[in-house]
Amino acid sequence: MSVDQLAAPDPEEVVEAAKAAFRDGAMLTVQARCEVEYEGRTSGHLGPGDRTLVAKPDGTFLVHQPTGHKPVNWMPGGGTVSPRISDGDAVLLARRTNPSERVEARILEAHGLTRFDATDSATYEESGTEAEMHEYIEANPDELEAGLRIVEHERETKYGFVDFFARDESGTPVVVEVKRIQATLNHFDQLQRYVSLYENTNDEVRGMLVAPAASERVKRALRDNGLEFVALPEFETDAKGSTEAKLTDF
Amino acid sequence: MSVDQLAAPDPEEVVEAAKAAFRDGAMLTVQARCEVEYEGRTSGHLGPGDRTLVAKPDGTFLVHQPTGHKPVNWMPGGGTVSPRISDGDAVLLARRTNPSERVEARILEAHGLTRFDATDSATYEESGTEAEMHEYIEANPDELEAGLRIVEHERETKYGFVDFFARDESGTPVVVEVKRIQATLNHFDQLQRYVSLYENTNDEVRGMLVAPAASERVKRALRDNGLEFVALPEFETDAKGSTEAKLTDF
DNA sequence: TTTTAAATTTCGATA
DNA sequence: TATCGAAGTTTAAAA
Repeated sequence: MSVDQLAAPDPEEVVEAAKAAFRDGAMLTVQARCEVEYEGRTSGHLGPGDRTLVAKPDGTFLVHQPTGHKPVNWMPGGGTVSPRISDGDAVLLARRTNPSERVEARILEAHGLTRFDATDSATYEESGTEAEMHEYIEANPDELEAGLRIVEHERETKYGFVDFFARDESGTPVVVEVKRIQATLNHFDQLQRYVSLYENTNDEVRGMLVAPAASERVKRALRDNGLEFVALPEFETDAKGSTEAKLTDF
Repeated sequence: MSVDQLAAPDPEEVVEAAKAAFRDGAMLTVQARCEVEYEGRTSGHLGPGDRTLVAKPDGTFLVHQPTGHKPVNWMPGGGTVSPRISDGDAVLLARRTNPSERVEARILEAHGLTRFDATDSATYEESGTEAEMHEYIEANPDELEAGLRIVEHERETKYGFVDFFARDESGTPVVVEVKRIQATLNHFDQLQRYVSLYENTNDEVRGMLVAPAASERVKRALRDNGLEFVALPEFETDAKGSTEAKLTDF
Protein backbone atom coordinates (compact mmCIF):
# COMPACT_ATOMS: atom_id res chain seq x y z
CA MET A 1 0.00 0.00 0.00
CA SER A 2 1.37 3.40 -0.95
CA VAL A 3 -0.13 5.19 2.08
CA ASP A 4 0.55 4.83 5.82
CA GLN A 5 -1.69 6.66 8.25
CA LEU A 6 -1.14 7.42 11.93
CA ALA A 7 -3.87 8.76 14.22
CA ALA A 8 -2.83 11.16 16.99
CA PRO A 9 0.88 10.25 16.84
CA ASP A 10 3.05 11.39 19.73
CA PRO A 11 6.06 13.67 19.01
CA GLU A 12 8.52 10.79 18.71
CA GLU A 13 6.26 9.01 16.22
CA VAL A 14 5.92 12.18 14.18
CA VAL A 15 9.68 12.63 13.97
CA GLU A 16 10.30 8.98 13.16
CA ALA A 17 7.64 8.93 10.44
CA ALA A 18 8.89 12.21 8.97
CA LYS A 19 12.51 11.07 8.92
CA ALA A 20 11.52 7.82 7.22
CA ALA A 21 9.35 9.62 4.66
CA PHE A 22 12.07 12.13 3.72
CA ARG A 23 14.67 9.36 3.54
CA ASP A 24 12.46 7.36 1.16
CA GLY A 25 11.26 10.27 -0.97
CA ALA A 26 7.64 10.08 0.16
CA MET A 27 5.17 12.94 0.60
CA LEU A 28 4.15 13.74 4.15
CA THR A 29 0.89 15.31 5.30
CA VAL A 30 0.26 16.20 8.93
CA GLN A 31 -2.93 17.58 10.46
CA ALA A 32 -1.82 19.40 13.58
CA ARG A 33 -2.24 22.23 16.00
CA CYS A 34 1.00 24.13 15.57
CA GLU A 35 2.91 27.41 15.78
CA VAL A 36 4.98 28.66 12.85
CA GLU A 37 7.96 31.01 12.48
CA TYR A 38 9.35 32.37 9.24
CA GLU A 39 12.61 34.19 8.80
CA GLY A 40 14.05 35.17 5.44
CA ARG A 41 12.95 37.75 2.91
CA THR A 42 10.69 39.06 5.64
CA SER A 43 9.95 37.54 9.01
CA GLY A 44 6.74 36.52 10.66
CA HIS A 45 5.00 34.54 13.35
CA LEU A 46 1.80 32.52 13.41
CA GLY A 47 0.32 31.60 16.78
CA PRO A 48 -1.27 28.26 17.67
CA GLY A 49 -4.03 26.87 15.47
CA ASP A 50 -5.06 23.85 13.38
CA ARG A 51 -3.29 23.53 10.03
CA THR A 52 -2.51 20.98 7.38
CA LEU A 53 1.24 20.62 6.81
CA VAL A 54 2.57 19.16 3.56
CA ALA A 55 6.21 18.24 2.98
CA LYS A 56 7.44 17.01 -0.40
CA PRO A 57 10.60 15.05 -1.19
CA ASP A 58 12.05 18.03 -3.11
CA GLY A 59 12.09 20.16 0.05
CA THR A 60 8.80 21.93 -0.59
CA PHE A 61 7.02 22.67 2.69
CA LEU A 62 3.51 24.10 2.97
CA VAL A 63 1.45 25.27 5.95
CA HIS A 64 -2.24 25.54 5.06
CA GLN A 65 -4.82 27.18 7.29
CA PRO A 66 -8.49 26.13 6.90
CA THR A 67 -9.10 28.96 4.41
CA GLY A 68 -7.29 30.62 1.55
CA HIS A 69 -5.57 29.53 -1.61
CA LYS A 70 -2.03 30.34 -0.59
CA PRO A 71 -0.23 28.60 2.26
CA VAL A 72 0.17 30.93 5.22
CA ASN A 73 3.82 29.86 5.40
CA TRP A 74 5.89 27.86 2.98
CA MET A 75 9.25 26.95 1.57
CA PRO A 76 9.74 26.40 -2.15
CA GLY A 77 11.59 23.29 -3.31
CA GLY A 78 15.37 23.05 -3.36
CA GLY A 79 16.03 23.01 0.36
CA THR A 80 15.55 20.40 3.04
CA VAL A 81 13.02 19.65 5.75
CA SER A 82 14.43 18.24 8.98
CA PRO A 83 12.34 16.84 11.85
CA ARG A 84 13.46 16.88 15.46
CA ILE A 85 12.20 16.96 19.02
CA SER A 86 12.50 20.31 20.79
CA ASP A 87 11.19 20.99 24.29
CA GLY A 88 9.07 17.88 24.01
CA ASP A 89 7.40 18.92 20.74
CA ALA A 90 7.94 17.60 17.25
CA VAL A 91 9.36 20.41 15.09
CA LEU A 92 9.65 20.50 11.31
CA LEU A 93 12.34 22.90 10.10
CA ALA A 94 12.44 23.75 6.39
CA ARG A 95 15.52 25.59 5.20
CA ARG A 96 17.16 26.70 1.99
CA THR A 97 19.94 28.99 0.84
CA ASN A 98 19.90 31.69 -1.85
CA PRO A 99 17.92 33.28 -0.52
CA SER A 100 18.70 32.05 2.94
CA GLU A 101 15.46 31.43 4.77
CA ARG A 102 13.73 29.09 7.17
CA VAL A 103 10.25 28.02 8.24
CA GLU A 104 9.85 26.26 11.55
CA ALA A 105 6.60 24.55 12.49
CA ARG A 106 6.29 23.51 16.13
CA ILE A 107 3.69 20.77 16.38
CA LEU A 108 1.80 21.20 19.65
CA GLU A 109 -0.58 18.34 18.90
CA ALA A 110 -0.56 16.03 15.89
CA HIS A 111 -4.09 14.91 15.03
CA GLY A 112 -3.19 12.83 11.99
CA LEU A 113 -0.21 11.94 9.81
CA THR A 114 -0.08 10.37 6.36
CA ARG A 115 2.94 9.13 4.51
CA PHE A 116 2.35 8.83 0.76
CA ASP A 117 4.75 7.01 -1.55
CA ALA A 118 3.58 8.80 -4.66
CA THR A 119 4.74 8.19 -8.20
CA ASP A 120 3.67 10.69 -10.82
CA SER A 121 5.25 10.81 -14.25
CA ALA A 122 2.52 12.83 -15.95
CA THR A 123 3.11 16.43 -16.99
CA TYR A 124 0.46 19.10 -17.21
CA GLU A 125 -0.63 19.95 -20.77
CA GLU A 126 -1.98 23.45 -21.12
CA SER A 127 -3.41 25.51 -23.95
CA GLY A 128 -4.55 29.09 -24.20
CA THR A 129 -1.23 30.65 -23.19
CA GLU A 130 0.37 33.85 -24.40
CA ALA A 131 2.63 31.78 -26.65
CA GLU A 132 -0.46 30.59 -28.55
CA MET A 133 -1.65 34.17 -28.86
CA HIS A 134 1.71 35.01 -30.43
CA GLU A 135 1.29 32.20 -32.94
CA TYR A 136 -2.16 33.48 -33.83
CA ILE A 137 -0.91 37.01 -34.40
CA GLU A 138 2.04 35.84 -36.44
CA ALA A 139 -0.35 33.91 -38.67
CA ASN A 140 -3.02 36.66 -38.77
CA PRO A 141 -1.35 40.10 -38.56
CA ASP A 142 -4.32 41.60 -40.42
CA GLU A 143 -6.36 41.07 -37.26
CA LEU A 144 -4.32 43.86 -35.67
CA GLU A 145 -4.41 46.18 -38.68
CA ALA A 146 -4.99 45.78 -42.37
CA GLY A 147 -1.67 45.56 -44.20
CA LEU A 148 0.49 45.02 -41.13
CA ARG A 149 3.56 42.87 -41.77
CA ILE A 150 5.44 41.07 -38.99
CA VAL A 151 9.16 41.62 -39.46
CA GLU A 152 10.50 39.92 -36.37
CA HIS A 153 9.23 37.96 -33.36
CA GLU A 154 10.86 38.43 -29.94
CA ARG A 155 13.41 41.00 -31.10
CA GLU A 156 16.03 41.70 -28.46
CA THR A 157 16.85 45.31 -27.63
CA LYS A 158 19.29 46.93 -25.28
CA TYR A 159 16.66 47.12 -22.54
CA GLY A 160 14.63 43.97 -23.16
CA PHE A 161 12.58 41.98 -25.64
CA VAL A 162 9.93 43.29 -28.00
CA ASP A 163 7.10 40.81 -28.70
CA PHE A 164 6.81 41.79 -32.38
CA PHE A 165 8.61 44.23 -34.59
CA ALA A 166 6.39 45.02 -37.59
CA ARG A 167 5.77 47.55 -40.37
CA ASP A 168 2.48 49.06 -41.37
CA GLU A 169 1.15 49.49 -44.92
CA SER A 170 3.25 52.62 -45.45
CA GLY A 171 6.42 51.02 -44.09
CA THR A 172 6.43 52.76 -40.71
CA PRO A 173 7.92 50.57 -37.99
CA VAL A 174 5.46 49.27 -35.37
CA VAL A 175 6.49 47.89 -31.98
CA VAL A 176 3.87 45.40 -30.78
CA GLU A 177 3.49 44.24 -27.19
CA VAL A 178 1.05 41.37 -26.60
CA LYS A 179 -0.75 40.48 -23.37
CA ARG A 180 -3.01 37.50 -22.81
CA ILE A 181 -4.91 39.24 -20.01
CA GLN A 182 -6.43 42.67 -19.51
CA ALA A 183 -3.67 45.25 -20.05
CA THR A 184 -2.19 47.00 -17.01
CA LEU A 185 -0.17 50.15 -16.48
CA ASN A 186 2.96 48.02 -16.24
CA HIS A 187 2.29 46.72 -19.73
CA PHE A 188 1.96 50.30 -20.94
CA ASP A 189 5.32 50.99 -19.26
CA GLN A 190 6.94 48.14 -21.14
CA LEU A 191 5.66 49.33 -24.49
CA GLN A 192 6.64 52.91 -23.76
CA ARG A 193 10.18 51.78 -22.95
CA TYR A 194 10.55 49.91 -26.24
CA VAL A 195 9.10 52.71 -28.32
CA SER A 196 11.31 55.35 -26.71
CA LEU A 197 14.28 53.19 -27.70
CA TYR A 198 13.39 53.39 -31.37
CA GLU A 199 12.51 57.03 -31.14
CA ASN A 200 16.13 57.73 -30.27
CA THR A 201 17.25 56.41 -33.65
CA ASN A 202 14.13 56.74 -35.77
CA ASP A 203 11.54 59.51 -35.49
CA GLU A 204 8.72 57.55 -37.08
CA VAL A 205 7.70 54.60 -34.92
CA ARG A 206 4.34 53.38 -33.69
CA GLY A 207 3.65 51.46 -30.48
CA MET A 208 0.79 49.00 -30.25
CA LEU A 209 -0.47 47.22 -27.13
CA VAL A 210 -2.54 44.14 -27.96
CA ALA A 211 -4.72 42.54 -25.28
CA PRO A 212 -8.26 41.23 -24.81
CA ALA A 213 -9.13 44.43 -22.89
CA ALA A 214 -7.72 47.44 -21.00
CA SER A 215 -8.91 49.77 -18.26
CA GLU A 216 -9.73 53.40 -19.09
CA ARG A 217 -6.65 54.62 -17.25
CA VAL A 218 -4.41 52.41 -19.36
CA LYS A 219 -6.12 53.52 -22.56
CA ARG A 220 -5.67 57.16 -21.61
CA ALA A 221 -1.99 56.64 -20.78
CA LEU A 222 -1.49 55.05 -24.19
CA ARG A 223 -3.41 57.79 -26.01
CA ASP A 224 -1.61 60.61 -24.19
CA ASN A 225 1.72 59.14 -25.20
CA GLY A 226 0.89 58.51 -28.84
CA LEU A 227 0.54 54.76 -28.40
CA GLU A 228 -2.27 52.55 -29.64
CA PHE A 229 -4.46 49.89 -28.11
CA VAL A 230 -5.81 47.00 -30.13
CA ALA A 231 -8.43 44.81 -28.48
CA LEU A 232 -8.51 41.13 -29.35
CA PRO A 233 -11.70 40.20 -27.46
CA GLU A 234 -11.76 36.74 -29.01
CA PHE A 235 -8.97 35.84 -26.58
CA GLU A 236 -11.15 36.47 -23.57
CA THR A 237 -11.60 33.02 -22.13
CA ASP A 238 -13.78 31.53 -19.45
CA ALA A 239 -15.46 28.22 -18.83
CA LYS A 240 -19.04 29.45 -18.87
CA GLY A 241 -20.09 27.36 -21.83
CA SER A 242 -18.34 24.21 -20.78
CA THR A 243 -19.43 24.53 -17.15
CA GLU A 244 -23.01 24.76 -18.18
CA ALA A 245 -22.62 21.82 -20.48
CA LYS A 246 -21.19 19.67 -17.69
CA LEU A 247 -23.86 20.76 -15.26
CA THR A 248 -26.33 18.71 -17.24
CA ASP A 249 -24.52 15.72 -15.77
CA PHE A 250 -26.29 16.44 -12.48
CA MET B 1 -11.06 13.60 17.80
CA SER B 2 -10.75 16.29 15.15
CA VAL B 3 -9.41 13.92 12.50
CA ASP B 4 -11.01 10.93 10.74
CA GLN B 5 -8.88 8.77 8.50
CA LEU B 6 -9.90 6.24 5.88
CA ALA B 7 -7.48 3.82 4.24
CA ALA B 8 -8.11 2.88 0.60
CA PRO B 9 -11.74 4.06 0.59
CA ASP B 10 -13.90 2.97 -2.34
CA PRO B 11 -15.54 5.62 -4.55
CA GLU B 12 -18.78 5.67 -2.57
CA GLU B 13 -16.88 6.16 0.69
CA VAL B 14 -14.88 9.00 -0.84
CA VAL B 15 -18.01 10.79 -1.98
CA GLU B 16 -19.80 10.25 1.33
CA ALA B 17 -16.82 11.48 3.36
CA ALA B 18 -16.32 14.48 1.08
CA LYS B 19 -20.00 15.46 1.24
CA ALA B 20 -19.98 15.20 5.02
CA ALA B 21 -16.76 17.21 5.32
CA PHE B 22 -18.00 20.03 3.07
CA ARG B 23 -21.35 20.10 4.89
CA ASP B 24 -19.59 20.42 8.26
CA GLY B 25 -16.92 22.88 7.19
CA ALA B 26 -14.01 20.47 7.61
CA MET B 27 -10.80 20.29 5.57
CA LEU B 28 -10.39 17.25 3.36
CA THR B 29 -7.13 15.68 2.21
CA VAL B 30 -7.05 12.77 -0.23
CA GLN B 31 -4.03 10.84 -1.42
CA ALA B 32 -5.02 9.39 -4.75
CA ARG B 33 -4.12 8.33 -8.23
CA CYS B 34 -6.18 10.71 -10.34
CA GLU B 35 -6.67 12.57 -13.60
CA VAL B 36 -7.35 16.31 -13.65
CA GLU B 37 -9.02 18.69 -16.12
CA TYR B 38 -9.01 22.47 -15.95
CA GLU B 39 -11.12 24.83 -18.00
CA GLY B 40 -11.25 28.56 -17.46
CA ARG B 41 -8.68 31.27 -18.14
CA THR B 42 -6.79 28.62 -20.06
CA SER B 43 -7.48 24.92 -20.31
CA GLY B 44 -5.37 21.94 -19.50
CA HIS B 45 -5.20 18.25 -18.81
CA LEU B 46 -3.13 16.15 -16.41
CA GLY B 47 -2.94 12.42 -17.02
CA PRO B 48 -3.04 9.73 -14.32
CA GLY B 49 -0.60 9.94 -11.41
CA ASP B 50 -0.37 10.06 -7.62
CA ARG B 51 -1.29 13.41 -6.06
CA THR B 52 -2.38 14.91 -2.78
CA LEU B 53 -5.74 16.68 -3.04
CA VAL B 54 -6.76 19.32 -0.50
CA ALA B 55 -10.22 20.84 -0.28
CA LYS B 56 -11.02 23.63 2.17
CA PRO B 57 -14.43 24.74 3.49
CA ASP B 58 -14.12 28.08 1.64
CA GLY B 59 -14.07 26.31 -1.73
CA THR B 60 -10.30 26.27 -2.13
CA PHE B 61 -9.17 23.16 -3.98
CA LEU B 62 -5.54 22.14 -4.51
CA VAL B 63 -3.93 19.34 -6.53
CA HIS B 64 -0.33 18.76 -5.47
CA GLN B 65 2.10 16.57 -7.37
CA PRO B 66 5.05 15.05 -5.46
CA THR B 67 7.27 18.00 -6.39
CA GLY B 68 6.95 21.75 -6.76
CA HIS B 69 5.72 24.60 -4.64
CA LYS B 70 2.64 25.45 -6.65
CA PRO B 71 -0.32 23.10 -7.04
CA VAL B 72 -0.44 21.74 -10.58
CA ASN B 73 -4.16 22.57 -10.59
CA TRP B 74 -6.23 24.58 -8.16
CA MET B 75 -9.29 26.65 -7.48
CA PRO B 76 -9.10 29.73 -5.27
CA GLY B 77 -11.65 30.18 -2.52
CA GLY B 78 -15.13 31.55 -3.15
CA GLY B 79 -16.54 28.71 -5.18
CA THR B 80 -17.75 25.25 -4.26
CA VAL B 81 -16.41 21.72 -4.43
CA SER B 82 -18.94 19.02 -5.22
CA PRO B 83 -18.28 15.27 -5.01
CA ARG B 84 -20.08 12.71 -7.13
CA ILE B 85 -19.75 9.30 -8.71
CA SER B 86 -19.13 9.28 -12.46
CA ASP B 87 -18.49 6.12 -14.49
CA GLY B 88 -17.75 4.31 -11.26
CA ASP B 89 -15.10 6.80 -10.10
CA ALA B 90 -15.28 9.39 -7.36
CA VAL B 91 -14.98 12.84 -8.94
CA LEU B 92 -14.34 16.13 -7.17
CA LEU B 93 -15.53 19.14 -9.18
CA ALA B 94 -14.44 22.60 -8.02
CA ARG B 95 -16.20 25.54 -9.67
CA ARG B 96 -16.48 29.29 -9.35
CA THR B 97 -17.78 32.24 -11.31
CA ASN B 98 -16.05 35.53 -12.15
CA PRO B 99 -14.00 34.28 -13.73
CA SER B 100 -15.99 31.22 -14.62
CA GLU B 101 -13.77 28.18 -14.30
CA ARG B 102 -13.69 24.60 -13.17
CA VAL B 103 -11.27 21.92 -12.01
CA GLU B 104 -12.33 18.31 -12.14
CA ALA B 105 -10.32 15.59 -10.43
CA ARG B 106 -11.26 12.04 -11.33
CA ILE B 107 -10.06 9.72 -8.58
CA LEU B 108 -8.96 6.46 -10.17
CA GLU B 109 -7.77 5.02 -6.88
CA ALA B 110 -7.99 6.61 -3.42
CA HIS B 111 -5.06 5.50 -1.23
CA GLY B 112 -5.99 7.56 1.82
CA LEU B 113 -8.49 10.15 2.98
CA THR B 114 -8.42 12.45 6.00
CA ARG B 115 -11.17 14.66 7.28
CA PHE B 116 -9.89 17.43 9.57
CA ASP B 117 -12.23 19.54 11.69
CA ALA B 118 -9.76 22.40 12.04
CA THR B 119 -10.23 25.56 14.07
CA ASP B 120 -7.69 28.32 13.59
CA SER B 121 -8.29 31.85 14.84
CA ALA B 122 -4.66 33.00 14.65
CA THR B 123 -3.54 35.53 12.04
CA TYR B 124 -0.09 35.77 10.57
CA GLU B 125 2.03 38.64 11.90
CA GLU B 126 4.66 39.80 9.48
CA SER B 127 7.41 42.38 9.49
CA GLY B 128 9.91 43.54 6.90
CA THR B 129 7.34 44.58 4.31
CA GLU B 130 7.46 47.47 1.87
CA ALA B 131 5.01 49.35 4.11
CA GLU B 132 7.61 49.31 6.89
CA MET B 133 10.26 50.58 4.48
CA HIS B 134 7.92 53.48 3.67
CA GLU B 135 7.57 54.30 7.36
CA TYR B 136 11.31 54.29 7.76
CA ILE B 137 11.84 56.64 4.83
CA GLU B 138 9.12 58.98 5.99
CA ALA B 139 10.84 59.19 9.38
CA ASN B 140 14.38 59.36 7.96
CA PRO B 141 14.35 61.19 4.59
CA ASP B 142 17.97 62.24 5.17
CA GLU B 143 18.94 58.61 4.58
CA LEU B 144 18.04 59.15 0.93
CA GLU B 145 19.72 62.54 0.59
CA ALA B 146 20.76 65.28 2.98
CA GLY B 147 18.10 67.97 3.14
CA LEU B 148 15.36 65.98 1.39
CA ARG B 149 11.85 66.83 2.59
CA ILE B 150 8.90 64.48 2.09
CA VAL B 151 5.92 66.48 0.82
CA GLU B 152 3.43 63.69 0.26
CA HIS B 153 3.15 59.93 0.67
CA GLU B 154 1.26 57.87 -1.93
CA ARG B 155 0.34 60.85 -4.10
CA GLU B 156 -2.19 59.93 -6.74
CA THR B 157 -1.45 61.04 -10.29
CA LYS B 158 -3.23 60.66 -13.56
CA TYR B 159 -1.32 57.47 -14.35
CA GLY B 160 -1.02 55.91 -10.92
CA PHE B 161 0.38 56.34 -7.43
CA VAL B 162 3.78 57.85 -6.58
CA ASP B 163 5.35 56.38 -3.42
CA PHE B 164 6.74 59.73 -2.25
CA PHE B 165 6.63 63.24 -3.63
CA ALA B 166 9.51 65.25 -2.11
CA ARG B 167 11.67 68.34 -2.57
CA ASP B 168 15.44 68.53 -2.34
CA GLU B 169 17.45 71.17 -0.49
CA SER B 170 17.08 73.64 -3.36
CA GLY B 171 13.34 73.06 -3.68
CA THR B 172 13.43 70.94 -6.82
CA PRO B 173 10.63 68.33 -6.86
CA VAL B 174 11.74 64.73 -6.44
CA VAL B 175 9.58 61.73 -7.33
CA VAL B 176 10.58 58.74 -5.17
CA GLU B 177 9.73 55.13 -5.98
CA VAL B 178 10.51 52.57 -3.26
CA LYS B 179 11.10 48.83 -3.69
CA ARG B 180 11.68 46.33 -0.93
CA ILE B 181 13.59 43.97 -3.22
CA GLN B 182 16.34 44.38 -5.78
CA ALA B 183 15.15 46.89 -8.37
CA THR B 184 14.06 45.60 -11.79
CA LEU B 185 13.50 47.19 -15.17
CA ASN B 186 9.78 47.30 -14.45
CA HIS B 187 10.49 49.45 -11.42
CA PHE B 188 12.55 51.77 -13.60
CA ASP B 189 9.59 51.90 -15.99
CA GLN B 190 7.26 52.90 -13.19
CA LEU B 191 9.51 55.74 -12.07
CA GLN B 192 9.99 56.89 -15.65
CA ARG B 193 6.21 57.04 -16.07
CA TYR B 194 5.73 59.26 -13.02
CA VAL B 195 8.63 61.56 -13.89
CA SER B 196 7.42 62.04 -17.44
CA LEU B 197 4.12 63.30 -16.00
CA TYR B 198 5.85 66.12 -14.18
CA GLU B 199 8.17 66.87 -17.05
CA ASN B 200 5.16 67.93 -19.09
CA THR B 201 4.43 70.76 -16.68
CA ASN B 202 7.73 71.38 -14.93
CA ASP B 203 11.15 71.08 -16.55
CA GLU B 204 12.96 70.60 -13.27
CA VAL B 205 12.05 67.29 -11.67
CA ARG B 206 14.21 64.51 -10.32
CA GLY B 207 13.35 60.82 -10.21
CA MET B 208 14.76 58.58 -7.48
CA LEU B 209 14.51 54.79 -7.27
CA VAL B 210 15.15 53.50 -3.76
CA ALA B 211 15.87 49.81 -3.19
CA PRO B 212 18.30 47.57 -1.32
CA ALA B 213 20.11 46.93 -4.60
CA ALA B 214 19.81 47.08 -8.41
CA SER B 215 21.29 45.18 -11.35
CA GLU B 216 23.77 46.95 -13.64
CA ARG B 217 21.21 47.03 -16.44
CA VAL B 218 18.73 48.87 -14.23
CA LYS B 219 21.37 51.32 -13.06
CA ARG B 220 22.35 52.04 -16.65
CA ALA B 221 18.73 52.55 -17.69
CA LEU B 222 18.27 55.01 -14.85
CA ARG B 223 21.50 56.86 -15.65
CA ASP B 224 20.72 57.03 -19.39
CA ASN B 225 17.38 58.63 -18.58
CA GLY B 226 18.58 61.14 -16.01
CA LEU B 227 17.14 59.21 -13.08
CA GLU B 228 18.88 58.32 -9.84
CA PHE B 229 19.36 55.18 -7.80
CA VAL B 230 19.68 55.24 -4.02
CA ALA B 231 20.72 52.00 -2.32
CA LEU B 232 19.37 51.22 1.12
CA PRO B 233 21.43 48.09 1.80
CA GLU B 234 20.26 47.95 5.40
CA PHE B 235 16.97 46.62 4.02
CA GLU B 236 18.59 43.56 2.53
CA THR B 237 17.16 40.72 4.54
CA ASP B 238 17.92 37.06 4.73
CA ALA B 239 18.01 34.44 7.42
CA LYS B 240 21.71 33.64 7.19
CA GLY B 241 22.54 34.87 10.65
CA SER B 242 19.53 33.42 12.34
CA THR B 243 19.79 30.10 10.51
CA GLU B 244 23.35 29.66 11.62
CA ALA B 245 22.41 30.58 15.15
CA LYS B 246 19.64 27.98 15.23
CA LEU B 247 21.83 25.33 13.68
CA THR B 248 23.73 25.15 16.94
CA ASP B 249 20.61 23.43 18.24
CA PHE B 250 21.68 20.30 16.36
C1' DT C 1 -17.31 45.83 -8.13
C1' DT C 2 -13.23 47.35 -10.44
C1' DT C 3 -8.59 48.91 -10.28
C1' DT C 4 -4.07 49.01 -8.62
C1' DA C 5 0.27 47.39 -6.90
C1' DA C 6 2.73 44.09 -3.64
C1' DA C 7 4.25 39.41 -2.95
C1' DT C 8 8.63 35.40 1.51
C1' DT C 9 5.41 35.93 -5.34
C1' DT C 10 6.98 31.02 -8.18
C1' DC C 11 8.49 29.34 -12.50
C1' DG C 12 10.77 28.85 -16.77
C1' DA C 13 13.92 30.41 -20.28
C1' DT C 14 18.08 32.54 -21.50
C1' DA C 15 22.55 34.54 -21.45
C1' DT D 1 24.33 31.52 -11.82
C1' DA D 2 21.88 35.97 -12.42
C1' DT D 3 18.31 38.18 -15.05
C1' DC D 4 13.98 38.86 -17.08
C1' DG D 5 9.10 38.34 -17.95
C1' DA D 6 4.78 35.35 -17.72
C1' DA D 7 1.33 33.51 -14.59
C1' DG D 8 -5.20 30.08 -14.75
C1' DT D 9 -0.71 34.42 -10.75
C1' DT D 10 -3.36 35.53 -5.52
C1' DT D 11 -4.18 38.99 -2.18
C1' DA D 12 -5.29 43.17 -0.03
C1' DA D 13 -6.41 47.93 -0.29
C1' DA D 14 -8.64 51.75 -2.35
C1' DA D 15 -11.94 54.10 -5.36
